[in-house]
Amino acid sequence: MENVASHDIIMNARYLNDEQLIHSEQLEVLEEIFNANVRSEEMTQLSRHFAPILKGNHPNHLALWGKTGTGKTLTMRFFMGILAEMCKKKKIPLRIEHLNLATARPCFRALNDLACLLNASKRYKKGVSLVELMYKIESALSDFKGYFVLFVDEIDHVRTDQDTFMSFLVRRLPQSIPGKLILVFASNKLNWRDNLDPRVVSFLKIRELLFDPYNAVDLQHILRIRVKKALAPGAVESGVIEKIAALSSRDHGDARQAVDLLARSAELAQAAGGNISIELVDKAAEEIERDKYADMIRTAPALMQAAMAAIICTVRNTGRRKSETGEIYENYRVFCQQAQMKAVAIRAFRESLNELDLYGFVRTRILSRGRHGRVREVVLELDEELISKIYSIILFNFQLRDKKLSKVLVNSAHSVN
DNA sequence: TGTCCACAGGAAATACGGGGGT
DNA sequence: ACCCCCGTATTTCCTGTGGACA
Repeated sequence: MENVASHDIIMNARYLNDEQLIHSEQLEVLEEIFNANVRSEEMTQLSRHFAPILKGNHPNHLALWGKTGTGKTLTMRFFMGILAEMCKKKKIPLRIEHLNLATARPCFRALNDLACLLNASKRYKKGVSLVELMYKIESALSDFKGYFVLFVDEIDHVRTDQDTFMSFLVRRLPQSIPGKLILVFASNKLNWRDNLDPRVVSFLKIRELLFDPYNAVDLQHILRIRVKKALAPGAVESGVIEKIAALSSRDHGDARQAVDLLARSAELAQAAGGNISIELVDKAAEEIERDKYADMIRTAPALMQAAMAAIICTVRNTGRRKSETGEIYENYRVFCQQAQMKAVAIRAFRESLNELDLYGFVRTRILSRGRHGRVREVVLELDEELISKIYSIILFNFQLRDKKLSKVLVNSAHSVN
């Protein structure tokens, strides 16, 4: 395999990160993807579904199912672009909005987001009633009489009182605006409809479209396009694309994560001054995994960080990977004292340990020791390097000096014994 | 066989913090 | 400045429990 000059591997880094692409470039990539017959079946279904618009009829609502990164959003956006074009030619009034509920939020936030999207309201944190937001949304749409396609992305992220939100969209909104509303929901939970108010479901005439995770072949298409656009010719050793596609399709079938892996591998290759090899892909996959944990802890609530720090201290003090709620809580109290923050009660602390379990930082299980009571065992299984990294992130967030704190913690551990 | 440990985890009450209206 | 609202975090109070041990 011939080496290219090291600084030449990444020619156009923007094509390795969708967020950096400007709209026209995004479309360009999308077009190539769709030309490669990836998701063409779904595109056909979409155009069939929306065809009635061109004849002046009113299509049903639509639901797109599929895991994250299966292209629900991209396909829909790409299609909406085409649809907008066609309607423009035929002079059919059409308005399209994309409401992306990327992070979990209560009904209130969701409505607020929608209102903001329609320029009907400013962003509130709290304090304004739901009814008021609904009214603002309706009045923003009160003079539009054409087709209104509202693409609600990640609908299952609406948490508290999803029924209120849904019932507003499905039952109230179509009645209260003059335009013809077509709702498009996207969700990555297949059972999303099951825990919905039956009254809403019965009201909801909906057609469903399922997006399967990308298979390895699709991913290879997607990756090749990126490689061609972003990297120097010959920079990718044979088998690398297949490897990335295989890893990704096995783990998640998520195109974005696959491209991320390609990008990370390319960066490693660039730094090492060589080509992208299969070994580098493995290394990159590992790094991505690590960064995921590091980012999660960095942005986690203070309580969770403190709990994580307490677990790490406990493990270090005892030299065992396993520990129990009680001793961790003791260390947590010390940590709080050192960080000059108020410690929460043990009930809340347990809850945050559960959360750490949920996010995969630790594994916990309940252990019965008969007469010696029941305890929740907490096992820390991350590798040493990652633990250190997490620990220093937490200390940094709390503005603590490593030495000072661990000294205090070690002393306290001695005095407890 | 029953006791009883040392917690788990549910439910309800309360505190908190940001924001609007007046 | 004051009061009220709302969603969320935490506290308080509580009942439940697997199995070693007497």
